[in-house]
Amino acid sequence: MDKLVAWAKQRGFVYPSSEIYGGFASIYDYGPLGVELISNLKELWWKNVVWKREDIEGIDGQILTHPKIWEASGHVDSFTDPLVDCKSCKKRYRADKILEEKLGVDKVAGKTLPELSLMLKDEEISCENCGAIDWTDIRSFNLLMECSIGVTEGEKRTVYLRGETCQTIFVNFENVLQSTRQKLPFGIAQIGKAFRNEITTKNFIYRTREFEQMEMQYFLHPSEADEKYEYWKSESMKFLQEEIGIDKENLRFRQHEPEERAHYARDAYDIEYNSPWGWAEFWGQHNRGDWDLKRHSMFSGRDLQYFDQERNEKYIPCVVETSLGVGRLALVTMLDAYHEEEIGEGDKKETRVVLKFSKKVAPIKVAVLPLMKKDELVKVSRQIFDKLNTKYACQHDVTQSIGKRYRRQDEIGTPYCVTVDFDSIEKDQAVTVRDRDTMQQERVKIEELEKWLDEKLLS
RNA sequence: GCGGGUGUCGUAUAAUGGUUUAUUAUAUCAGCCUUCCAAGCUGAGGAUAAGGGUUCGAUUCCCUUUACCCGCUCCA
Repeated sequence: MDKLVAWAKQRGFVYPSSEIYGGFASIYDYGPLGVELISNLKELWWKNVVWKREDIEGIDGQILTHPKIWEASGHVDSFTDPLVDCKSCKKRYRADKILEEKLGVDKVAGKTLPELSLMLKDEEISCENCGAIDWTDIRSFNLLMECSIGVTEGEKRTVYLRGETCQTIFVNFENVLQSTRQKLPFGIAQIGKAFRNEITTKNFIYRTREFEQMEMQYFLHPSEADEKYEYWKSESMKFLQEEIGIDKENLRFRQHEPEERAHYARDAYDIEYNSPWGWAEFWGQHNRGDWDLKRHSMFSGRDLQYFDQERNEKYIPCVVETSLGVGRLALVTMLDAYHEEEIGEGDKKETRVVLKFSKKVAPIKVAVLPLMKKDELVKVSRQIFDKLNTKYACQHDVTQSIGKRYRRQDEIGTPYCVTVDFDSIEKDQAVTVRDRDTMQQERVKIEELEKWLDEKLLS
């Protein structure tokens, strides 16, 4: 993992944010290659989900959102954890959880923080770690990030940066339904940023306070929910293996236990990745039932029922959600692609760092290299570069030995290196194309190069 | 937020309460050389996380802040 962090910074994938001011906790910026990687991942997902299907529409909801949305969604309540510490052994607990264990859910629900504090004392709840009854006051951590809108004091009001993207889908459910002539079942997809005041952040870009989600909410009749839920589960796994190229062995499903499900979920699965710090979830599938639209109906006073012509039935649609973090997908993609290989023999033995990104994911597709820094070679290589870079992200590198430049490209996962040598201009009008994984070379006519690359890269 | 650990060029590192320019490797840049897998030579730029204190003198000792890592907790 440390190797990956160092590599990511050195090669321009991920930088710690605001580094010159001493850094900014758990915020990271994407560098020149990181932004290419991210945009490839997003494009692949979008095409796979929105373009390929008639029954999915895209939207782009905004980050600044009406505070009511978060009351309806349950986040203002359930994203506020009442935390309490044992003064004696310093262990931290969720106050509501330990009270629920003793007293049952009913007695705890709806209580204020001071009431919970009193209950801890009155019921003589002891710390299960050290047995002491010596609690700090209960403090609440609202995970929603606040900001304020308005210039003058009188105008100012608090709004929330959205804590998840899906709520902007739910509040646009009616709009999309009306402007697209979709009928149930159908889905709405979105890629966008969300924000949470996480208590702690962790593992490089794995958990950050600002993060981007790609997700799709599928609206349907309650009777169809289970089937679609299974369908999207298998579609996601297929996407990861076939489009992104993640090793099957490093992926698994894990079903949530009932008690760990979010407040809206009827059933939940995660896709987890076999990371250096253990299995890590990065893609959630939730069967949300009709919770969301029901709540927004309730809080907005708007009737969000759907009239189903075929069934001749009016109902609140159920929602099947598939949702993944862009940063987490990028991290998983980088972890899975990172390889160190021993090459050469005897004294010449050395380690090659190579990122085995799938061709669709690789930030740079082609590197064009003159064999040496000679004007006549550079002239031709630049012509080739100028032609290819209108279609593919390319690099042109003339410095130092050819072997070194191959290694540089290996380290950023470029699938193909095109080398212009003296034969190219004197004899055969052809170039060598070197494959990243096999390091094998193939001679290709310059005029056929683009077609050759198209076949390899677009298939 | 709590507890524990860490912080020296981009990366990996050496050293020291005081001696001129803070070591070395690698990477980067410039030049020379070089006809396909990190070759060589010459040169250049680049660091004691930030602030304060003790001291004649602090990268070194102390304090505060900050960032990262490990746990608690939480999620995509």
